[in-house]
Amino acid sequence: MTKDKKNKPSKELPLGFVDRQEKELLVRDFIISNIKKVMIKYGFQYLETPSFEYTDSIGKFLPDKDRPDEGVFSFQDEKKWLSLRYDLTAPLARYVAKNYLEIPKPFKRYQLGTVWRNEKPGPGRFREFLQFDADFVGTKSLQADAELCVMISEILENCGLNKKEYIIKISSRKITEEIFKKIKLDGIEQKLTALRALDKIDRLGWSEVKKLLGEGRKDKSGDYTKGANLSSKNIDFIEKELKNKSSETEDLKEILKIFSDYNFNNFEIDPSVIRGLEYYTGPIFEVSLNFDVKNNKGQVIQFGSIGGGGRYDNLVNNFGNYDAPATGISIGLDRLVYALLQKKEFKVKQSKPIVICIFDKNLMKEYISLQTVLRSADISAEIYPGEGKLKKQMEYANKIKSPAVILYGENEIKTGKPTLRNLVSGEEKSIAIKELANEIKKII
RNA sequence: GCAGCAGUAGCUCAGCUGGUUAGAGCACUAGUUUGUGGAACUAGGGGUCGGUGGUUCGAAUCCACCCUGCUGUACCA
Repeated sequence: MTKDKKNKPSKELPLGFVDRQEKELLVRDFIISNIKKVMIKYGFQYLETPSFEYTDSIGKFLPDKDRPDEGVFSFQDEKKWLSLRYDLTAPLARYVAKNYLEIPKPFKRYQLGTVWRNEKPGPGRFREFLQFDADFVGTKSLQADAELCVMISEILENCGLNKKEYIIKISSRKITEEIFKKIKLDGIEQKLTALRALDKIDRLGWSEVKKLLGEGRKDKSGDYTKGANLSSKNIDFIEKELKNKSSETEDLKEILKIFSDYNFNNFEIDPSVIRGLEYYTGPIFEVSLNFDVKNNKGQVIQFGSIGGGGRYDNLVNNFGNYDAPATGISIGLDRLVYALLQKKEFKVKQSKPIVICIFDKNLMKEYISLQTVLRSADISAEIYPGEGKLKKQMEYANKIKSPAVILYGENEIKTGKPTLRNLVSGEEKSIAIKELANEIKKII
């Protein structure tokens, strides 16, 4: 060991990247298995696209800088820029444009994949995370939009959430468009600022949002955000419109009708749902949780939504001549995992190995045969994978939360019956080898 | 990016009106028990007190800058 710390590699991780441990991975696997079941039931195709895409495929809008690093991780390869994908929707649009003639129309596909964002991380929010995405491409039918909401709801309930713990919020871009038209708001920058402000109603409340629609707002830390500079008359008008006439647009009316045909009611119309700014063209939805989420210091934090989506009728068209209206939804799996782990009653069963202790290396053949007996019976089992005294072996078994150890030493050899020690109760039993598997199944 | 707060052992933190070899609990290692874990006791390892520079006879402690983290905010195509 060298004492020179300065010349050692760093054991720290890059900002926003994390090691994920078994506890959360098991929850994630559980969610994924539910997703797959539901996707098959709903008739979606499974697709995988690569992590990297050409930068111009994933963003038509990258600022023309030397290096396209606004929000994405990129590098230059033989003069072409490559980027790690930041979502699964843009790659889908690219895939559809590339394979348009072969795929069924409409095309229903789902995808699970890691995405990367070069943004500020937060609790349950990383720069590398797993996303689930399901889309209908090539249909204008709002049946598709409605079914996505029903489907997400089924997935969440299979994951153990009840109707009070989550809600699908829906809205339509058309609501705000109509309002803006009425107050003759047409400056693009001003529109965007106003949309961003409205997006924050559920978090900040109307009084703060009105400041953002007007001159600006100072937040808790004393930081100041410039507003959209609308007149107070227009601000009041927007508030009135959004509060009263929220479900007036035709597309939302139709979706509501379909929801009722499905007997689906765990949704609410919420015009403050804005979601991103560029490509959505119609109905938009957001999945939000109704219980408090805390950070590791126990403070309740602004968790935000765990996913959402909407209709984007022009995205595929960006790649060429094919016109493929589409709608889709995605879920941030790691955020869902983070939230589910906070529910006390939530537990995923995991089986830890029975540890076969080593008394004498010359008996290894016996230990291997015991191990084979258990493994053949589909019981997780291992011979203690190290060296050392029995005490050390017991400590190991305890540490990995093994349900039991098997002791097979001098005393047991004489009778041919191993001792099974239950590590939860501390109870020990002498058991014939052919009974061992059955006996263990009783305690795991 | 902007703002506020914070960085002392693997973890949680004490020490901070500047002053001998920097502490505690938990964790870790070894032993009390060379065939028995989760309890107890004993002993031990582990820190250039986030970094760099400054003030001073003397800095974990005071000052400046930088880095990192947390929270809020912005952005999230």
